[in-house]
Amino acid sequence: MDKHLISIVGPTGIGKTSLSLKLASYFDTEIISADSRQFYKEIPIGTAAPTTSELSLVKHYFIHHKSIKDPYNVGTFEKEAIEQIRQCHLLNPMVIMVGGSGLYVNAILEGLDEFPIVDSEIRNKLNQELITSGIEILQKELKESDPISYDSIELKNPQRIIRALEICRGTKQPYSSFLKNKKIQRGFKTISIGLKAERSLIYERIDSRVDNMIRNGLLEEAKSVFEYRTLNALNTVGYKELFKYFDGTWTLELAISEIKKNTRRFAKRQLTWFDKDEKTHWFEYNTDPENIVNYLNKELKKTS
RNA sequence: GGCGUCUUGGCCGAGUGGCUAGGCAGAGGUCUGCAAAACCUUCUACAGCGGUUCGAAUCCGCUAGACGCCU
Repeated sequence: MDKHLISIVGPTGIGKTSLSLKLASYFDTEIISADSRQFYKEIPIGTAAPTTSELSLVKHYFIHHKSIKDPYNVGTFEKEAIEQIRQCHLLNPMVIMVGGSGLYVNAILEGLDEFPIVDSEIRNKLNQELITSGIEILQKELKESDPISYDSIELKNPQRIIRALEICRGTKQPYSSFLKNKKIQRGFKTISIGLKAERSLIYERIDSRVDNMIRNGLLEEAKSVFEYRTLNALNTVGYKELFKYFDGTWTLELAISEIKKNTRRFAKRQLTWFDKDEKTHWFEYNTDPENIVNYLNKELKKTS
């Protein structure tokens, strides 16, 4: 049997975790997580990571394997996850990936081009320059050092410009010269399934899940990492809002309603990402897992 | 009952005769190492009716509603 990766996507709160556990147990396999916030062990509640008991049912990778203090990014994730999938495939022809982060899922399914690692000081310096000199200076530099990127990148988006420039400065070559746009070959086939629901229902589920998080100790969790609030890993829905409550700028009530709002917006952004992939087969969120298993078995036969 | 003030898009809010304020919310979207991030696009409203004027959210009148004061 060929090696397969089953990718499960869908907006936050729709039930990806629960489905993945059922599928993993049915196929007697393991789960690769592609969620850019569930990596961090200090913040399990606000990121809706699988619970301890869920984690004990099925072996998970890339859940709580990092500290918020560790620098981490898609590039490293791609390498580690591909290697992990390879390892898992030695034991089982089928592996499950659950992903909430479009870029991270994409990195596994489509692959990223190879970029040299550049000194992180370059980015620090660029961020500093953004503050002191303004984005126009950076745009101008990009126009000179990489006209191709200048034409394709969103010029008002500082993160994009800075990423391109850090490569330009660090390698003395244009960022765009590293983009091969070649479809990469993985050693496995992918079957993508998505969970969907009506928007109003997704929003309802988000609201009640946030209330549950608060009940389950999100405040304490956020308080415990408050001192690290400037870390990128904590630029995260559920934490950044509570930090504003802790430092007195917001009431708790406002912070909670902002968490709900930002989670809804996050879910929307997930949808625009996942909707793009026309290979994804969509199921209603409450579909009987048995139907999904049937679908998968049928697809497996087709592709084997 | 009398007098006065007010009435701008889902919300806040500027605008006193001609030039689509703006913000928030909502909606849509982008995405190759910060991605639960960052960024982009989008909603043309002036309480109603009538009048003045080449032209009214803006001036005048009436009507309705809100608030305040007086009897």
